[in-house]
Amino acid sequence: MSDQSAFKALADPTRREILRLLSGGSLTAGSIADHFSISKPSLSHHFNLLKQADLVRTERDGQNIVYTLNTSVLEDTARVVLDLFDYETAGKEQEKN
Amino acid sequence: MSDQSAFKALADPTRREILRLLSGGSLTAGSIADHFSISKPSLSHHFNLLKQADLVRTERDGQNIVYTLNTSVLEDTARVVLDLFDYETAGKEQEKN
DNA sequence: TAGGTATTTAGACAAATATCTAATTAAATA
DNA sequence: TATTTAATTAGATATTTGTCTAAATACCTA
Repeated sequence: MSDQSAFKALADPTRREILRLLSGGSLTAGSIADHFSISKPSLSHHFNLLKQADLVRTERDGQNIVYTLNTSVLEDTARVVLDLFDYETAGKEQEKN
Repeated sequence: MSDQSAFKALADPTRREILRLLSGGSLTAGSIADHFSISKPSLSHHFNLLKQADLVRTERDGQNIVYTLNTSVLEDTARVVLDLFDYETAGKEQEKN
């Protein structure tokens, strides 16, 4: 899994906001960009880090690139945090997977 | 709460390992340092970031400084990640708190 | 195929970060 | 009180990171 890239990705507020936007459903790069005041290349850089962490997946739709949240990696990441204090959840019986 | 400092703190593998060590119980700065090959001042820097994020609390015991995990902030942080995909857990009824 | 729109890549740069050694502070003890 | 031990602070430095503008790529449409 290599948590490292996911934690790095989550450490930036812009990237967390991108993920939050995507939690409402898939979006194109352009429509995500509309929510921010930074340049598109800067956003693209953030997209790259999110992809690298496998927190998002992409597919092309004509001229657009559609970004989709990869919830399983988010779940794994939350699990790592929860495990730091032995939190009980539904996924517990997996034992360390 | 300001999640930012907690996410930043969690983004570093050394700091996550410190937290993992503390999840087994409180430890002195020195005994934590024994688990790492980096210098004590470097560790102290990491301790500072963890304290800033309120992920750990400290108290002096003679010559030693004892570090203790603050699980409530870890819980809050995990919650932020879980909320990115509307995960259902026991704490759910709090609704956005 | 020419022109326009969407997005990424390249390259530069300032700010933030992790590390180190040296020095300092605080407490215990001979 | 002088010394030792535990830990932090100060200051320097190399690396990483987030941002920008300019250029390139990919696709669509007249």
